[in-house]
Amino acid sequence: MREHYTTMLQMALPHPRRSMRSNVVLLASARNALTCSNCRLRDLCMPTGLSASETEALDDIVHARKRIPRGDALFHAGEGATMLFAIRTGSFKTRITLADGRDQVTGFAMSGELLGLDSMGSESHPSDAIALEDSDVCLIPFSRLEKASNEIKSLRRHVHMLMSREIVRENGMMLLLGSMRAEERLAAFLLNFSKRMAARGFSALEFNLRMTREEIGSYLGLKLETVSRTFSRFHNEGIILVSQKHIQILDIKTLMRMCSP
Amino acid sequence: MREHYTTMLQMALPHPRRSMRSNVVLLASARNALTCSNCRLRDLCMPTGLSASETEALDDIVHARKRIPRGDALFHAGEGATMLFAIRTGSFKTRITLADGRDQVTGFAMSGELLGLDSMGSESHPSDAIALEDSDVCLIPFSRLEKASNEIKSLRRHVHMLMSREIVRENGMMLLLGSMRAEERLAAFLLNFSKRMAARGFSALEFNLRMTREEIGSYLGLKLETVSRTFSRFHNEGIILVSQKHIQILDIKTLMRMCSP
DNA sequence: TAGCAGTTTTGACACGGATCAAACCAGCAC
DNA sequence: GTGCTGGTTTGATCCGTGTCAAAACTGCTA
Repeated sequence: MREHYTTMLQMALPHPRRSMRSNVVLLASARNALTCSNCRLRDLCMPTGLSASETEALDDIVHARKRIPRGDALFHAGEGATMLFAIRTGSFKTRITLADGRDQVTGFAMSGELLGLDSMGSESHPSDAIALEDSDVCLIPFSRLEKASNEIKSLRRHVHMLMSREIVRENGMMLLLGSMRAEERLAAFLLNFSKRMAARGFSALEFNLRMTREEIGSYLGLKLETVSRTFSRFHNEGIILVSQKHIQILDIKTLMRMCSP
Repeated sequence: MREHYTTMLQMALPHPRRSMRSNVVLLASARNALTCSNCRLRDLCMPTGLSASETEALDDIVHARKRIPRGDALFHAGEGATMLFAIRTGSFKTRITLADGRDQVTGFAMSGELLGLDSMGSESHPSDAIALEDSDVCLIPFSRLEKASNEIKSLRRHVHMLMSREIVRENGMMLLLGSMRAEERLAAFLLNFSKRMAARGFSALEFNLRMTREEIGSYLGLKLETVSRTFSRFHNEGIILVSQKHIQILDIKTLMRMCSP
């Protein structure tokens, strides 16, 4: 499945010149080397319905592309924040850490989604972003974004929309963490994942999780044993098929009933 | 305490003409009737260090003022979103509701803070905002904010900063809800409240809570009985004095130790 | 092929907070 | 004053999830 996806993306990305040492691909001078206008994921992270001249202006906001190997950080908490990141392939977890070492996964981001919204307007990143698999990201410096916003009216609104959506998403997580039981949390998690896979053209009912039980647990405010146990129960009740990281949803109706009984 | 505060604000607000029916005070034509430049709370919600001309431009963003009686909604979830709200006096809770009726308090906002950031760029409000006491708010239409942003570069950045701060705040709440025990949650809540009171010139160690035990519990993912019991334990241990809604912090060190042990 | 590390599953038990219930208290209308 | 209402406190008990422990599985490396 992942192979297919990678291939699909590379069709839209005809091998720009790459610097091996830094893993950063600078913008080739050719117009179509690395631009938003020929990106298949554009509708996920950028505004739709732009005019021709606006689309052209949009093409300047991506400064470079960068490959992040699995397990590496895209950015660390405390580092200076100077840009947004759009995920082209792969996926990330974001994580915050308390002074005493306790940490929590605050989100999982997949292709077409932006990272770094929480650092806009502040000096440094409040969170880490760690690649869950080998991933490619587009680098969007704040300076370029700001410049493009002057020319593309809808871009500024789009950034506002993305930020407010993130606030709304976290509101939903607060509700989940504050008032749902383990079973409901896992059901909500699976449905959310399913929906996002579907939005990317993958099967909504069969997929591979990229994160560990512990990461899922941290995200949902549960211990890894509880995540495992609950998956097993779903499995035994015929709601899903679980085999390690491979998930198949058999009875999505029941999952939906669990979230809003 | 509150009386003093109200008086202080009215000094800066010399009775503009008011429409009794709608509770909305339209901007008087006099330059100093209702502007940001003569507002004592400006540093809390608007950018600092503006030039004279920028300050002048800022004065146009507030369209009107509105009084919300205790218990009334400033806005409801689902209503069209056309503006931000800056709290001049009073305080609010924000709340989201699930399809099945379960709801959760997502935040408490006090004077100088903005409401409606989660609706920017979307069609409608995702949450309700309910006044915890009789409150006054400034209405800031998105259209005016956008116009002013064109003239005041730092205003745009400021809005970004406020939104990203809100994301960071909610990240912190996720951590609290996901990995803190009841005692730690209450300690964090009291310290946060204390800090915000101090930022407004009030005592950091003695204040009145405006919300009920149930609302605190909803916010912190606890039942009201647990909130009450934990307050009582703090009281018996000499950490705070509690009498209904009146709180006095006796041992702030211990509270701080509880949050990051 | 064996061995190792990281991850997942499963079991037994403990404990924190939820639930249910009742008493108490403050504010308000009458 | 009395009674009512919404909010708070406190007690007894129960349940869900955490904790501790061990075994099983997967992929990687020697």
